[in-house]
Amino acid sequence: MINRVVLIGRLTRDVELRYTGSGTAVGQFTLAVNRSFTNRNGEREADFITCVIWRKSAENFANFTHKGSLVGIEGRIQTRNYDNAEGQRVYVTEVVVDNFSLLESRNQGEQRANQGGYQANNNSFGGNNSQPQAPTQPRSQAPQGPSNPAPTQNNSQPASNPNDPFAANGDSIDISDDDLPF
Amino acid sequence: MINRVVLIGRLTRDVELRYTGSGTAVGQFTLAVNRSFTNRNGEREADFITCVIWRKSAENFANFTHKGSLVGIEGRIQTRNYDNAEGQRVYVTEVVVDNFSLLESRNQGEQRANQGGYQANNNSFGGNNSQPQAPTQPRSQAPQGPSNPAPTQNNSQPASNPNDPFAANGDSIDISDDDLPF
Amino acid sequence: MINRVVLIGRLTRDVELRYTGSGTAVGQFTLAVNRSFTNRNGEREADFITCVIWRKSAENFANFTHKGSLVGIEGRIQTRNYDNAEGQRVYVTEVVVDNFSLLESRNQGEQRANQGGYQANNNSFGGNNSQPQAPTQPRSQAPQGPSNPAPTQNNSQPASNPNDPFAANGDSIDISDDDLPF
Amino acid sequence: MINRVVLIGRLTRDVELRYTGSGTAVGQFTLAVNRSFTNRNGEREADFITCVIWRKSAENFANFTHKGSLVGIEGRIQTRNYDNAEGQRVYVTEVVVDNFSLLESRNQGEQRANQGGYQANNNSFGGNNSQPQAPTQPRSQAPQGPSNPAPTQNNSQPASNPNDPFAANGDSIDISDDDLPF
DNA sequence: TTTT
DNA sequence: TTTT
Repeated sequence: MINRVVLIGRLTRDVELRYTGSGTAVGQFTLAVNRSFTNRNGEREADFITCVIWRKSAENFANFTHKGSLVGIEGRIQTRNYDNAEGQRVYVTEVVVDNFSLLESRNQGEQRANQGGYQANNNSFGGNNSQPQAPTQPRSQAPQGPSNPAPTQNNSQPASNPNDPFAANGDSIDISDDDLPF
Repeated sequence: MINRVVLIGRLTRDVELRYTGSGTAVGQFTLAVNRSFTNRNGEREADFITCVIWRKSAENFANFTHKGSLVGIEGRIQTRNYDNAEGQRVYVTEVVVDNFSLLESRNQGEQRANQGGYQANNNSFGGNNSQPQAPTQPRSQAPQGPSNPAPTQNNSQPASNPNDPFAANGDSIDISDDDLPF
Repeated sequence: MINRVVLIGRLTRDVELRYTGSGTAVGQFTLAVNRSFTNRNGEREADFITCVIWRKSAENFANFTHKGSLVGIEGRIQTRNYDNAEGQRVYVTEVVVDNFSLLESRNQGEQRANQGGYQANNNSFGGNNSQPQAPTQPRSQAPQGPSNPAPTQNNSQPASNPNDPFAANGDSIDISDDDLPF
Repeated sequence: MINRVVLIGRLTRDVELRYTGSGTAVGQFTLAVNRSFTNRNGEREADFITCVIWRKSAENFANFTHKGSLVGIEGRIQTRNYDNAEGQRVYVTEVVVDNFSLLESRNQGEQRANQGGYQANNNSFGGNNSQPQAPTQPRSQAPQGPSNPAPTQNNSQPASNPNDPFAANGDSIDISDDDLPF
């Protein structure tokens, strides 16, 4: 059966990159996708779409994007659920990314940063799961391969849920391999 | 910005068709989309994707599908939120459908029903927002136009949420026109 | 960069399955995709879209479809060109398929055949490049693996072009590996 | 039936904007879409995909893009044919665009022009058939409405075909309304 | 040079 | 709980 999504949008934050217990990289981010129409007040709203990306792709994507980056992504819609700490079932709908395209050159990102904003450090390349083009100066150095599952510490999220692989607790990380896309 | 989804799957139930206060038809349904791969136990899982369809399209879609119907749909991912009765913010991710294609002929649906199943009464046509092909014998007669906003009663859902336009309460209906796709 | 196509349509003929010099399977077929609108004469026209599929996927697809089969496919648009026998450059636009979904069960295909038609022998399964579901009774037995590159003879096409990998000449087959999708 | 295409790429030339006999605007352009993989020589190739856009969208798109512009488009694959001057049937496969998104701000386009290249004058907005955002300074002034069907003269193409609506002959224009998307 |  |  067919399940295909294509989005163009901007990252609402830097990618959150983590590692499963067995060392598989997994990135999580939200894409703000502006609607092509305005509401009754003449405002252009956006959809905020949660995305997940796995393995080498996750590391590439995290290294060459940051908050505000304009990207194109391809993937599939995934639904899953888990029981939270209060014993309630939580339903999640997200996009599992299997191809992406960075739509701003390094220069453009930096220029935006200088004009407006925040620190920019991206690079323009079309990437997919296996063959990114030669990047220059990644944002941060990720662990080399799955053999060194050093979880990214992330304390910027408020509370945390030990059952949600993406509820950052800034503590021990526990992403089950059951969440792997295959 | 681009936001495009294409799905092929089966309805988990009959479409829930309602009307906004101003008489606009709105249908809600869940599509079960089988994954193209199996999990570590060799089982083929499915994603259960909530979809929304509006206006004449909603009525056409509701009239010519039923639980189990195989359909192709096109749309966009929408995110929205509302505060529930307990004062908690609830986040919703769903697909707003703007084109669909019925993938089973009437005969096939009936045949499935006779062999297995449930009452079948669909028809094969490719539809989109404006030009369905001549159907024969709709499943039920929808109100003619937006002038008669008779809500479909539906008590089959467990609890209900007065603030979620799609939390069926089988009582008074209150879908705001703010949920209209434009 | 993003290049994504999703189609639902019917095969205008059986898949033409061949093998490159190095034994890679390649299938070619045309999908008739009915438009969702009618022309000024009230007729529903179709687009006839040339598709290519490679390797094990090609063999699976060929074995479980036939003329008239309803399928969903995913892929990318590819353009290429070659010089024909008359020394003219020929431009080709086609869809390279990387995932497909069969939308008719075996029963349905046979039923169509009995009612109308032609010999039916398909099977319902969702397939993609690597993991087709257990099929029953393929249409024909393909060579086992790339080690035995027995080309499918096909004399049903009129003329032939030694430079077009898909201009069937019913003679020696000469598909260059340059046409491989990677 | 479903027929959906999403592309991100760059215009190989400025859009060719013309008008049918009845004054409907129609734009034609080719999108260069880089592949996400390299060939056996390590080179990244591109697909060159012919696109068509109609009506107000065509005028908006033509006014705010130019050779080299990075754009995202959505549409459907269309096939058609015509008989050329030599009496041969010519088959055309192209994408009919129904939504687009400009992926470079005006600044970026101008910066590219200053650094490398060509005159830049675009603007960043997401457009679709009906609601472009306020643009500033279009590239050229298109005729106001369908009442003044002044064809764009374009002699940059080599030969020409009086039967192909898109074979620019720089002479009299003759695009049939039969080519309208509905 | 086409499918249902 | 958000991007430009």
